[in-house]
Amino acid sequence: MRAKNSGSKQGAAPAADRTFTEAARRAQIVDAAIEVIAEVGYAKASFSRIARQAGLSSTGMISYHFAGKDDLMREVVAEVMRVADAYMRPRIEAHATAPERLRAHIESNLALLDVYPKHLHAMVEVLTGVRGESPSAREFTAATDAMLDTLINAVRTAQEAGEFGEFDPATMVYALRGAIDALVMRAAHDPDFDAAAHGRRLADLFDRATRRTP
Amino acid sequence: MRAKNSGSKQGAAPAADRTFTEAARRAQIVDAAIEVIAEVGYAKASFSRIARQAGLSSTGMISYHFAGKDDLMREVVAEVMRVADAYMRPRIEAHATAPERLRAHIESNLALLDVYPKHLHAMVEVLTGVRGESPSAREFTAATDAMLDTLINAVRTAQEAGEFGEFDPATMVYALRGAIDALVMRAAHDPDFDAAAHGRRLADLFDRATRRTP
Amino acid sequence: MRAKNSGSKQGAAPAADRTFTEAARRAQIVDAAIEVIAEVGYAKASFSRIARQAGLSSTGMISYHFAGKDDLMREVVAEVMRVADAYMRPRIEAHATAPERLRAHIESNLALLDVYPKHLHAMVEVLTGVRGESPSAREFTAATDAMLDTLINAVRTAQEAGEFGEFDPATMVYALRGAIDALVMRAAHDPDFDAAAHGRRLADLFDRATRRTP
Amino acid sequence: MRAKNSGSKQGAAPAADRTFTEAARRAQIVDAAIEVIAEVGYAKASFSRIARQAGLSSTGMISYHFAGKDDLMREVVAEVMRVADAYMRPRIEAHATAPERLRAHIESNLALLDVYPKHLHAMVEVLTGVRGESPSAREFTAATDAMLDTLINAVRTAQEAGEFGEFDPATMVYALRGAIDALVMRAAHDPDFDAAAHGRRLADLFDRATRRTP
DNA sequence: CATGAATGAGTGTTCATTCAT
DNA sequence: TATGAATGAACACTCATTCAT
Repeated sequence: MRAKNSGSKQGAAPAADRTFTEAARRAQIVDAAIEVIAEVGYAKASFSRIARQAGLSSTGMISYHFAGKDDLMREVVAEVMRVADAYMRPRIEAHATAPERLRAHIESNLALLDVYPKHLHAMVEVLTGVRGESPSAREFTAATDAMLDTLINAVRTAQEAGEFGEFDPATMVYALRGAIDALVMRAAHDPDFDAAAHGRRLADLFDRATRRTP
Repeated sequence: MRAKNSGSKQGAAPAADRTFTEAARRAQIVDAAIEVIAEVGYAKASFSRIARQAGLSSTGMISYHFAGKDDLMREVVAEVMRVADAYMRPRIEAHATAPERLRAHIESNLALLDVYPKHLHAMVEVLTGVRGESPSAREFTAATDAMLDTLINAVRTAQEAGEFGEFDPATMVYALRGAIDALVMRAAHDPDFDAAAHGRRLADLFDRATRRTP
Repeated sequence: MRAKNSGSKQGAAPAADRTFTEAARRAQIVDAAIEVIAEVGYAKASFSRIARQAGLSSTGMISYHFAGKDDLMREVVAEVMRVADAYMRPRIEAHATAPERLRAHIESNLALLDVYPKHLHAMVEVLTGVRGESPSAREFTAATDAMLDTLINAVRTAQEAGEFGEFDPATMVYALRGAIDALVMRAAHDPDFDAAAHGRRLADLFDRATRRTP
Repeated sequence: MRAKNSGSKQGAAPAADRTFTEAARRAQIVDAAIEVIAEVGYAKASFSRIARQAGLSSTGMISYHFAGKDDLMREVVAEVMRVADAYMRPRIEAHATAPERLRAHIESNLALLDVYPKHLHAMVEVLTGVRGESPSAREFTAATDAMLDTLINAVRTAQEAGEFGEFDPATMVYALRGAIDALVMRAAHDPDFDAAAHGRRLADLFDRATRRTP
């Protein structure tokens, strides 16, 4: 076993336990992976293609820096989540009421498609492509579920505070997640896709669905 | 337990027997493919695994009955669509008003998860897994888009007739599709998933989102 | 990772060593391919057999160094042509008159059978075995035709200069090529084949056929 | 062992030992094989393709009528040789002197390309494609060698009778065979190939090569 | 006689991963 | 720390042949 552990990247000492060049190489490979996955899909995103995209001469380089394909994919998802969080969180927290925050969540999520056109697509590809008994598969679903649960709880709290109407928070959050992912995939294939417009309309839709009835 | 052959049961002629045997084998393989895809995902659903599941001794048998992997996947999708249509259509057409039909669409779609627990899952796997330049890839997206367009037009017509409130039909249909697919995938991994309940709640959600405002 | 380019053997730089190793493997595989093709024919010269002959543990190794079977066959033909050219050209150019050069061409070509007993055989096998729509098929016929055209033109020029008698240069060159190839195949199966003698006699034959009539 | 023996076709009772329908089926399959081999080459002439060409629904039919691929190929070569003999023999025997007969041999052989455009091509394909330890391989070379030996002896006899000049009969016959085969292959790929003209010119060439010197 | 379904070895090729240097 | 050569399993697919009916 040669490659370093991978999970311990965020936290208090991000660069302490690996050198600068190592981190740079990893970032370079992750970026290349995102590019390739968005372009050809998870299934065809082989180490060869990623290495070529990254300007590396051999796939050994990737295996050297990542414990395996799973590990690289974990990093890809983590990177996209980091980017998405950095973009969406301030835009959401800029609002005070729950309906406004919900709208900000939806619209900023779709706005990401214009800022990083490949990131969301790559992540959806990975999340739907990684399957089965692999360690990262379980990890992915666990992480996703955790995120969704957080969202569900926030919605439920707002609902109990009278900010939303009557609906099942879990169903609503699952539906929202699915709706956004579907639009992400649609954007990937449709060059005329208007992300901002779809964001607005999707927000309208969920606003109507969750609004308090007078 | 499902019917092997797919219609076309003409008289007792000797030639019908040959066709029947062939159709039975194909159906058997398609069933095995659905099983395997639902279990391990599209990417890992190799001919070997499908052959083993079908009780065949070699992968050559599958190549013998299907022109290629694409052809088999086409058949898988076609079979699921056939089953889904047979189940959903009468349940939808039993209702007269657009909102009722929308609810019937959503609830019968999720009810399918109880009747054929693997079918929808397999189809979603195939549709998201088949990618790129392959002939079936273009065919799948074309077919899916056509189906969605039909739905969009039906919604728009109903909307113009005053049966729905104000919203963008395309966005709504894309969202609905994504929401259902997300629940399908969720059902696949969560043994406690209550399909009927989620169907009801999702229908509630979209009912609120599309209802005429008084 | 695809196969590297093949011709570039630059100076003594450290990078030359890597290239050298790669080139050595490629040459080893090409040699093994020539051996196998000469032994069992083009049709049965599978990667398995070539790998075994080359002492490699897997066919993947060949795919690693060559872009595909076509690429390997291209290299086999190129190698034989390189060897043949190196051997024949000086022997042909040592003579001044066209009849002498024709004789030198024929005799040196057959003499090659003693120097490299398998090379010509392998090349003829490949050139007759590669067929149809493959890229190398077209390339081979194009290259062969170009070579023959060059020869035809040289013969025609000499003929117009009065060095040969009256005959159709194209027919003569095609006949010569076919005759030599037939002897190559004959040599492959007949252990008593006397290449030098046949070379002399074939040269005699074509000398009589092309000689100026007094 | 189910298929009938195949060698015993010519002779006194050609249809005695197999029924009419059986013979018709065999002829039909041989014709289809010639067609396919000429079209796609020996290597790609699979039983599937031949069955399809023959209008048969399964390859089992071919295996039923022929002991194996070798057997079918033997029959293909035999059929072409039968046709070639029927066409060439009278045209050769119409002449009295050896040089005239040689010319008739060459010209009628190339004329066959116009009468049966696929037959010679198919035969050359089979003779160059069948290789190695197979029973038919040895049989083919034996048959070919016998034919060539007959020709060589005829030439030698004529030569000793003073009808030809000085040259090695074996070399000349091998060269002639190779030259004709090369033109056959050339005709197969060049739609503008003028068989009669090439026949005349090749006859001219060998006439000059074998003529008595005054 | 004839068939079509089945077989199983074999094809070239791709892949993530390993390891000596 | 980095590399590129090597590995071996897996992939979809084709083939000639067999055999119960």
